[in-house]
Amino acid sequence: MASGKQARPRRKVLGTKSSRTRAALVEATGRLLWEKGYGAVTSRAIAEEAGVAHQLIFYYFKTLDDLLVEVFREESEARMERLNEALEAEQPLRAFWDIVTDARLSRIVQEFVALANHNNTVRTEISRHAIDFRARITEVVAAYLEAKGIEPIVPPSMLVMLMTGLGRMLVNDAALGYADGHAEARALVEACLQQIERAEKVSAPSSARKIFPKKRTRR
Amino acid sequence: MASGKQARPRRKVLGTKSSRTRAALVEATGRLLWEKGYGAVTSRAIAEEAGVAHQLIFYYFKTLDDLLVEVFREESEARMERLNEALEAEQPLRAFWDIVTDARLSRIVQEFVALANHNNTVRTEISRHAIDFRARITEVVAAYLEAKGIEPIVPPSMLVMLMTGLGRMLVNDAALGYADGHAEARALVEACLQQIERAEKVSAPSSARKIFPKKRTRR
DNA sequence: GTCTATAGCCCGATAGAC
DNA sequence: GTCTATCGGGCTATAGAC
Repeated sequence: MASGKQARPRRKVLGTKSSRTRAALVEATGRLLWEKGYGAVTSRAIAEEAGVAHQLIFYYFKTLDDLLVEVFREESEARMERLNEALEAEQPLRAFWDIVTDARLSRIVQEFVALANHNNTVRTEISRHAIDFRARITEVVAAYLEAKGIEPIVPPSMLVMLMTGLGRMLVNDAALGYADGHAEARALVEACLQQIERAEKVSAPSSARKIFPKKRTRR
Repeated sequence: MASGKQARPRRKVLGTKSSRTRAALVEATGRLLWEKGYGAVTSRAIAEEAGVAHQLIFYYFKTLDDLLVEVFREESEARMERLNEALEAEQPLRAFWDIVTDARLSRIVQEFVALANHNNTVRTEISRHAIDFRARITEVVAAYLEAKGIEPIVPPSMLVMLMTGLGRMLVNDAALGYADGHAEARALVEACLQQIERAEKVSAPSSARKIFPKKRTRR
């Protein structure tokens, strides 16, 4: 890391987006990031993981940072897709919890956050993703609880924050080989989820039985 | 980063712990870590920050990793000291919240966690600190709430986890320039803290008015 | 599209003069 | 204790052959 000059923009024809080699490079970078941390992500290491000459990276990407950003983009797109599937799932809150405690996803996000500390492009990208993700899940959770007729102790946005913070902590702790109190925490979340899932809409002035209305004004 | 061979142990006389230069190196490393992230922490950068020749680092530390570990040790000791002061403070829960949302401390811890992903010595050190810190604060919070006669909705250990997770998230988000809902989150925590602080011990069979008994069996 | 060769830089760490 | 000189090597990125 941190060696060599930062690339000044230089016009060059890059490889096509549909290339299998390009996809292999992106995939190898993600795996490396997940397994070894961003300090281990170098052009040579990535190429070895993908089974090609390291210089080939610069045929497909202007700079290493561009490759990293591409990896983040694909990861966060997948995360968003998973979240949007949760929208249509019966239990979006549980699906959200699964995403937020997914060790692989969280670890990658964590690596990118660390990377962002000294990489503006990555920071911008992460920031955008974080905003989109939180806004989307908050919207879904609010609608879900409203449809269930549940008035939570804290507003939906806070519920999302608490779950995000707790979930991230569980994953981070686990990565450090530390899991005191984790079983209790997970059990408590599980109990809350079940309680919510069992609930039926009580005050039902609306005629629609659809759980997730297409559009709804925010509270 | 990641360059050169990892140092095989080699007997050498190191500089004294009391040296001002040594302290300056530790301090410069912490500052660099906080300002630029661990990717920017190189022997040459540290030395420049401290105003000495970079080779001097290896007079005081066997390896760069040793210096990093020393920085972490001093930072976490300071954190623990602050926590222990909270034990004697009137409002330990608030003091804990202040520590956990301290941007500088959290950022440094975050950098070290990222570092730990590919550095066993650092991981061990962090893990030990995390365990000590959580155990200590949980003990204090439990005693505090019991002295106040408050039965929280969740057990003290969960309260500590939720606050840690939320606090860390607020700090991380802020580092990304993202603060949606932060004001509400902080206000909610503030309201809870005030409610707890205003409470007086209700069921008081004990004769002692002391808020923090020296020893008490855990619930 | 993929390779080899190479430029040019920064790295951690050691040796040894003062 | 602090410095200069230096080793051996890894890094990003480019050039150009095939």
